[in-house]
Amino acid sequence: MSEHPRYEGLHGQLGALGALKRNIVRVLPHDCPAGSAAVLATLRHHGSVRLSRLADLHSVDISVASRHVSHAVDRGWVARTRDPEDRRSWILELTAAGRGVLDDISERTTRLLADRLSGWTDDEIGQLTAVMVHLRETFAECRPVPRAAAPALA
Amino acid sequence: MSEHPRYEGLHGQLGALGALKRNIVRVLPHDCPAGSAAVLATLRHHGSVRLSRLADLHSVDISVASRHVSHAVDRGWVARTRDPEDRRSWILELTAAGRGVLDDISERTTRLLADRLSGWTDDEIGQLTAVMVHLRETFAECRPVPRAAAPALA
DNA sequence: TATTGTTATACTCTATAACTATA
DNA sequence: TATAGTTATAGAGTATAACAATA
Repeated sequence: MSEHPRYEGLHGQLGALGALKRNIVRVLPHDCPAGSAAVLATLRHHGSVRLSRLADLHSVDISVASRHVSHAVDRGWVARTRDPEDRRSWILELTAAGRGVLDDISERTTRLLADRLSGWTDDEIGQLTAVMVHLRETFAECRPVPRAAAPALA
Repeated sequence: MSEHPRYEGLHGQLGALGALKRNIVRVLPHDCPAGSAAVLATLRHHGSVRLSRLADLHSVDISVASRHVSHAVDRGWVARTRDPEDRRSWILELTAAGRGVLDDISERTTRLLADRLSGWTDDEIGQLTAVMVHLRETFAECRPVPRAAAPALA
Protein backbone atom coordinates (compact mmCIF):
# COMPACT_ATOMS: atom_id res chain seq x y z
CA MET A 1 0.00 0.00 0.00
CA SER A 2 2.77 2.38 0.94
CA GLU A 3 5.57 3.39 -1.40
CA HIS A 4 8.06 3.41 1.47
CA PRO A 5 8.45 -0.21 2.48
CA ARG A 6 11.73 0.42 4.28
CA TYR A 7 9.90 2.30 7.05
CA GLU A 8 7.20 -0.31 7.50
CA GLY A 9 9.07 -2.37 10.05
CA LEU A 10 9.79 0.72 12.07
CA HIS A 11 6.22 1.72 12.76
CA GLY A 12 5.36 -1.24 14.99
CA GLN A 13 8.36 -0.58 17.19
CA LEU A 14 7.61 3.01 18.10
CA GLY A 15 5.91 2.00 21.33
CA ALA A 16 9.40 1.23 22.59
CA LEU A 17 10.03 4.96 22.74
CA GLY A 18 7.23 5.47 25.23
CA ALA A 19 8.33 2.58 27.43
CA LEU A 20 11.92 3.81 27.55
CA LYS A 21 10.89 7.40 28.22
CA ARG A 22 8.52 6.39 31.05
CA ASN A 23 11.25 4.35 32.71
CA ILE A 24 13.61 7.31 32.57
CA VAL A 25 11.07 9.80 33.89
CA ARG A 26 10.45 7.58 36.91
CA VAL A 27 14.03 7.88 38.13
CA LEU A 28 14.25 11.68 37.86
CA PRO A 29 14.51 13.80 41.04
CA HIS A 30 11.09 14.70 42.42
CA ASP A 31 11.41 18.45 41.84
CA CYS A 32 12.74 18.01 38.33
CA PRO A 33 10.08 16.96 35.80
CA ALA A 34 11.10 15.70 32.38
CA GLY A 35 10.65 19.06 30.71
CA SER A 36 13.11 20.81 32.97
CA ALA A 37 15.58 17.94 32.74
CA ALA A 38 15.50 18.29 28.97
CA VAL A 39 16.18 22.01 29.26
CA LEU A 40 19.23 21.41 31.42
CA ALA A 41 20.63 18.74 29.10
CA THR A 42 20.15 20.93 26.05
CA LEU A 43 21.82 23.93 27.66
CA ARG A 44 24.83 21.85 28.61
CA HIS A 45 25.07 20.51 25.10
CA HIS A 46 24.48 23.75 23.22
CA GLY A 47 25.71 26.34 25.71
CA SER A 48 23.76 29.61 26.02
CA VAL A 49 20.79 29.82 23.67
CA ARG A 50 17.69 31.94 23.20
CA LEU A 51 14.32 30.57 24.26
CA SER A 52 13.01 30.30 20.71
CA ARG A 53 16.09 28.31 19.77
CA LEU A 54 15.51 25.99 22.70
CA ALA A 55 11.92 25.40 21.58
CA ASP A 56 13.21 24.49 18.11
CA LEU A 57 15.74 22.07 19.55
CA HIS A 58 13.04 20.35 21.60
CA SER A 59 10.47 20.42 18.83
CA VAL A 60 7.88 22.08 21.06
CA ASP A 61 5.92 25.34 21.05
CA ILE A 62 7.62 28.36 22.64
CA SER A 63 4.95 28.46 25.33
CA VAL A 64 5.94 24.96 26.42
CA ALA A 65 9.62 25.80 26.52
CA SER A 66 8.78 28.95 28.47
CA ARG A 67 7.10 26.93 31.23
CA HIS A 68 9.92 24.42 31.49
CA VAL A 69 12.51 27.16 31.66
CA SER A 70 10.54 29.06 34.30
CA HIS A 71 10.51 25.97 36.47
CA ALA A 72 14.29 25.70 36.20
CA VAL A 73 14.82 29.44 36.73
CA ASP A 74 12.65 29.39 39.87
CA ARG A 75 15.00 26.81 41.33
CA GLY A 76 18.19 28.59 40.31
CA TRP A 77 19.21 25.99 37.75
CA VAL A 78 19.08 28.36 34.77
CA ALA A 79 19.95 32.06 34.47
CA ARG A 80 17.64 34.09 32.22
CA THR A 81 18.93 37.44 31.00
CA ARG A 82 17.77 39.81 28.29
CA ASP A 83 19.56 39.62 24.98
CA PRO A 84 21.23 43.07 24.59
CA GLU A 85 21.00 42.77 20.81
CA ASP A 86 17.25 42.09 20.83
CA ARG A 87 15.56 43.02 24.05
CA ARG A 88 12.51 40.89 23.28
CA SER A 89 14.64 37.76 23.65
CA TRP A 90 16.07 35.96 26.65
CA ILE A 91 19.49 34.36 26.86
CA LEU A 92 19.42 31.11 28.83
CA GLU A 93 22.45 29.75 30.61
CA LEU A 94 23.09 26.81 32.91
CA THR A 95 24.12 27.78 36.46
CA ALA A 96 26.45 25.87 38.78
CA ALA A 97 23.39 24.58 40.62
CA GLY A 98 21.92 23.46 37.32
CA ARG A 99 25.09 21.58 36.54
CA GLY A 100 24.80 19.84 39.88
CA VAL A 101 21.23 18.74 39.19
CA LEU A 102 22.31 17.54 35.78
CA ASP A 103 25.08 15.44 37.32
CA ASP A 104 22.51 13.89 39.63
CA ILE A 105 20.21 13.14 36.72
CA SER A 106 23.06 11.71 34.70
CA GLU A 107 23.96 9.39 37.53
CA ARG A 108 20.35 8.21 37.93
CA THR A 109 19.80 7.55 34.24
CA THR A 110 23.16 5.87 33.93
CA ARG A 111 22.23 3.56 36.78
CA LEU A 112 18.89 2.79 35.13
CA LEU A 113 20.49 2.04 31.79
CA ALA A 114 23.22 -0.05 33.37
CA ASP A 115 20.49 -2.11 34.99
CA ARG A 116 18.11 -2.43 32.05
CA LEU A 117 20.72 -2.75 29.30
CA SER A 118 22.98 -5.13 31.18
CA GLY A 119 22.27 -7.79 28.56
CA TRP A 120 23.40 -5.56 25.70
CA THR A 121 26.87 -5.80 24.22
CA ASP A 122 29.17 -2.81 23.97
CA ASP A 123 28.62 -2.86 20.24
CA GLU A 124 24.84 -2.75 20.62
CA ILE A 125 25.06 0.14 23.06
CA GLY A 126 27.32 1.94 20.64
CA GLN A 127 24.71 1.50 17.91
CA LEU A 128 21.99 2.74 20.25
CA THR A 129 24.01 5.84 21.07
CA ALA A 130 24.81 6.50 17.43
CA VAL A 131 21.15 6.21 16.47
CA MET A 132 20.14 8.59 19.27
CA VAL A 133 22.67 11.18 18.19
CA HIS A 134 21.46 10.92 14.63
CA LEU A 135 17.82 11.22 15.70
CA ARG A 136 18.54 14.29 17.79
CA GLU A 137 20.25 15.98 14.87
CA THR A 138 17.42 15.04 12.53
CA PHE A 139 14.59 16.33 14.72
CA ALA A 140 16.40 19.29 16.25
CA GLU A 141 14.80 21.82 13.93
CA CYS A 142 11.18 20.70 13.94
CA ARG A 143 9.20 23.22 15.92
CA PRO A 144 5.50 22.40 15.50
CA VAL A 145 4.26 23.91 12.28
CA PRO A 146 1.04 25.92 12.85
CA ARG A 147 -0.89 23.60 10.53
CA ALA A 148 -0.63 26.26 7.83
CA ALA A 149 1.39 25.39 4.77
CA ALA A 150 5.00 25.22 5.85
CA PRO A 151 7.40 27.32 3.76
CA ALA A 152 9.44 25.23 1.39
CA LEU A 153 12.58 24.02 3.12
CA ALA A 154 14.69 24.76 0.09
CA MET B 1 32.17 9.44 39.21
CA SER B 2 30.12 6.69 37.56
CA GLU B 3 31.37 3.17 37.10
CA HIS B 4 29.50 2.79 33.83
CA PRO B 5 31.23 5.09 31.37
CA ARG B 6 29.79 3.33 28.34
CA TYR B 7 26.34 4.78 29.12
CA GLU B 8 27.60 8.31 29.66
CA GLY B 9 27.31 9.38 26.05
CA LEU B 10 23.78 8.08 25.91
CA HIS B 11 22.30 10.27 28.59
CA GLY B 12 22.65 13.54 26.73
CA GLN B 13 20.85 12.13 23.71
CA LEU B 14 17.69 11.00 25.41
CA GLY B 15 15.90 14.21 24.55
CA ALA B 16 15.75 12.88 21.02
CA LEU B 17 13.13 10.41 22.18
CA GLY B 18 10.78 13.18 23.18
CA ALA B 19 11.23 15.07 19.94
CA LEU B 20 10.56 11.98 17.84
CA LYS B 21 7.53 11.01 19.90
CA ARG B 22 6.03 14.52 19.70
CA ASN B 23 6.43 14.54 15.94
CA ILE B 24 4.67 11.21 15.68
CA VAL B 25 1.80 12.16 17.97
CA ARG B 26 1.11 15.22 15.83
CA VAL B 27 0.29 13.14 12.77
CA LEU B 28 -2.10 10.71 14.48
CA PRO B 29 -5.84 10.80 13.64
CA HIS B 30 -7.73 13.26 15.83
CA ASP B 31 -9.85 10.67 17.64
CA CYS B 32 -6.88 8.39 18.27
CA PRO B 33 -4.54 9.65 20.99
CA ALA B 34 -1.13 8.08 21.41
CA GLY B 35 -2.23 5.75 24.18
CA SER B 36 -4.89 4.11 22.05
CA ALA B 37 -2.57 3.90 19.07
CA ALA B 38 -0.07 2.03 21.22
CA VAL B 39 -2.79 -0.39 22.33
CA LEU B 40 -3.72 -1.17 18.74
CA ALA B 41 -0.11 -1.70 17.69
CA THR B 42 0.59 -4.00 20.61
CA LEU B 43 -2.52 -6.09 20.00
CA ARG B 44 -1.56 -6.56 16.39
CA HIS B 45 1.93 -7.60 17.40
CA HIS B 46 1.03 -9.88 20.30
CA GLY B 47 -2.46 -11.02 19.36
CA SER B 48 -5.06 -11.37 22.11
CA VAL B 49 -3.72 -10.49 25.55
CA ARG B 50 -5.06 -9.74 29.00
CA LEU B 51 -5.14 -6.17 30.26
CA SER B 52 -2.46 -6.76 32.90
CA ARG B 53 -0.19 -8.19 30.23
CA LEU B 54 -0.79 -5.14 28.05
CA ALA B 55 0.17 -2.86 30.93
CA ASP B 56 3.40 -4.81 31.35
CA LEU B 57 4.19 -4.55 27.67
CA HIS B 58 3.67 -0.78 27.74
CA SER B 59 5.44 -0.35 31.06
CA VAL B 60 2.50 1.57 32.54
CA ASP B 61 0.15 1.11 35.47
CA ILE B 62 -2.94 -1.03 34.85
CA SER B 63 -5.16 1.98 35.46
CA VAL B 64 -3.50 3.74 32.54
CA ALA B 65 -3.88 0.79 30.23
CA SER B 66 -7.50 0.49 31.31
CA ARG B 67 -8.24 4.03 30.17
CA HIS B 68 -6.52 3.63 26.83
CA VAL B 69 -8.31 0.36 26.16
CA SER B 70 -11.68 1.87 27.11
CA HIS B 71 -11.14 4.61 24.57
CA ALA B 72 -10.48 2.02 21.87
CA VAL B 73 -13.39 -0.21 22.95
CA ASP B 74 -15.79 2.76 22.88
CA ARG B 75 -14.90 3.24 19.22
CA GLY B 76 -15.14 -0.41 18.28
CA TRP B 77 -11.42 -0.83 17.65
CA VAL B 78 -10.91 -3.42 20.38
CA ALA B 79 -13.16 -6.25 21.64
CA ARG B 80 -13.10 -6.79 25.40
CA THR B 81 -14.41 -10.14 26.65
CA ARG B 82 -14.14 -11.89 30.01
CA ASP B 83 -11.47 -14.54 30.34
CA PRO B 84 -13.40 -17.81 30.95
CA GLU B 85 -10.46 -19.18 32.91
CA ASP B 86 -10.29 -16.21 35.28
CA ARG B 87 -13.40 -14.11 35.27
CA ARG B 88 -11.61 -11.17 36.85
CA SER B 89 -9.59 -10.69 33.67
CA TRP B 90 -10.42 -9.31 30.27
CA ILE B 91 -9.23 -10.67 26.96
CA LEU B 92 -8.45 -7.93 24.47
CA GLU B 93 -8.59 -8.43 20.75
CA LEU B 94 -8.19 -6.18 17.74
CA THR B 95 -11.34 -5.81 15.61
CA ALA B 96 -11.54 -5.29 11.86
CA ALA B 97 -12.24 -1.61 12.51
CA GLY B 98 -9.17 -1.47 14.74
CA ARG B 99 -7.09 -2.95 11.97
CA GLY B 100 -8.35 -0.24 9.67
CA VAL B 101 -7.36 2.52 12.07
CA LEU B 102 -3.99 0.89 12.49
CA ASP B 103 -3.46 0.88 8.73
CA ASP B 104 -4.28 4.58 8.67
CA ILE B 105 -1.82 5.26 11.49
CA SER B 106 0.83 3.18 9.78
CA GLU B 107 0.43 5.17 6.61
CA ARG B 108 0.68 8.49 8.46
CA THR B 109 3.76 7.56 10.46
CA THR B 110 5.41 6.06 7.42
CA ARG B 111 4.82 9.32 5.57
CA LEU B 112 6.31 11.29 8.46
CA LEU B 113 9.38 9.08 8.67
CA ALA B 114 9.87 9.11 4.92
CA ASP B 115 9.89 12.90 5.13
CA ARG B 116 12.07 13.35 8.21
CA LEU B 117 14.47 10.49 7.56
CA SER B 118 14.91 11.16 3.88
CA GLY B 119 18.57 11.91 4.49
CA TRP B 120 19.20 8.58 6.15
CA THR B 121 20.70 5.65 4.27
CA ASP B 122 19.01 2.27 4.12
CA ASP B 123 21.70 0.96 6.40
CA GLU B 124 21.07 3.66 9.00
CA ILE B 125 17.34 3.00 8.93
CA GLY B 126 18.04 -0.67 9.36
CA GLN B 127 20.13 0.10 12.44
CA LEU B 128 17.38 2.33 13.80
CA THR B 129 14.82 -0.42 13.34
CA ALA B 130 17.07 -3.02 14.93
CA VAL B 131 17.69 -0.79 17.93
CA MET B 132 13.95 -0.16 18.33
CA VAL B 133 13.17 -3.86 18.25
CA HIS B 134 15.83 -4.52 20.83
CA LEU B 135 14.58 -1.71 23.06
CA ARG B 136 11.02 -2.96 22.88
CA GLU B 137 12.10 -6.42 23.93
CA THR B 138 14.23 -5.04 26.75
CA PHE B 139 11.55 -2.81 28.25
CA ALA B 140 8.54 -5.00 27.54
CA GLU B 141 8.32 -6.36 31.07
CA CYS B 142 8.80 -3.24 33.14
CA ARG B 143 5.51 -2.35 34.77
CA PRO B 144 6.15 0.49 37.22
CA VAL B 145 7.40 -0.91 40.50
CA PRO B 146 5.41 0.50 43.48
CA ARG B 147 8.53 2.16 44.85
CA ALA B 148 8.76 -0.65 47.39
CA ALA B 149 11.81 -2.86 47.16
CA ALA B 150 11.52 -4.80 43.93
CA PRO B 151 11.92 -8.55 44.29
CA ALA B 152 15.28 -9.78 43.11
CA LEU B 153 15.13 -10.48 39.40
CA ALA B 154 17.04 -13.73 39.82
C1' DT C 1 -6.75 -12.70 51.90
C1' DA C 2 -4.86 -11.72 47.34
C1' DT C 3 -5.51 -10.36 42.57
C1' DT C 4 -7.80 -8.10 38.35
C1' DG C 5 -9.61 -4.27 36.84
C1' DT C 6 -12.35 0.44 37.24
C1' DT C 7 -12.78 5.03 38.68
C1' DA C 8 -11.61 9.51 41.10
C1' DT C 9 -7.99 12.69 41.91
C1' DA C 10 -3.89 15.28 41.16
C1' DC C 11 0.09 16.59 38.53
C1' DT C 12 2.78 16.97 34.17
C1' DC C 13 3.04 17.83 29.14
C1' DT C 14 1.31 19.93 25.16
C1' DA C 15 -0.84 23.32 21.80
C1' DT C 16 -3.93 27.32 20.97
C1' DA C 17 -5.17 31.88 21.81
C1' DA C 18 -4.91 36.38 23.88
C1' DC C 19 -1.75 39.54 25.64
C1' DT C 20 2.67 42.57 26.51
C1' DA C 21 6.90 44.38 25.01
C1' DT C 22 10.20 45.25 21.55
C1' DA C 23 11.82 45.57 16.57
C1' DT D 1 3.03 45.43 11.33
C1' DA D 2 5.78 41.56 12.83
C1' DT D 3 8.28 38.94 16.28
C1' DA D 4 9.78 37.09 21.23
C1' DG D 5 7.93 35.63 25.06
C1' DT D 6 4.23 35.03 29.01
C1' DT D 7 0.05 33.34 30.73
C1' DA D 8 -4.65 31.19 30.73
C1' DT D 9 -7.13 27.40 29.17
C1' DA D 10 -8.20 22.82 27.61
C1' DG D 11 -7.09 18.02 26.46
C1' DA D 12 -4.03 13.95 26.91
C1' DG D 13 -0.73 10.95 29.79
C1' DT D 14 0.46 9.19 34.10
C1' DA D 15 0.54 7.29 39.03
C1' DT D 16 -1.76 6.74 43.53
C1' DA D 17 -5.51 5.42 46.17
C1' DA D 18 -10.05 3.65 47.04
C1' DC D 19 -13.24 0.51 45.38
C1' DA D 20 -15.81 -3.81 43.27
C1' DA D 21 -15.61 -8.47 41.70
C1' DT D 22 -13.41 -12.81 41.48
C1' DA D 23 -9.88 -16.38 42.96
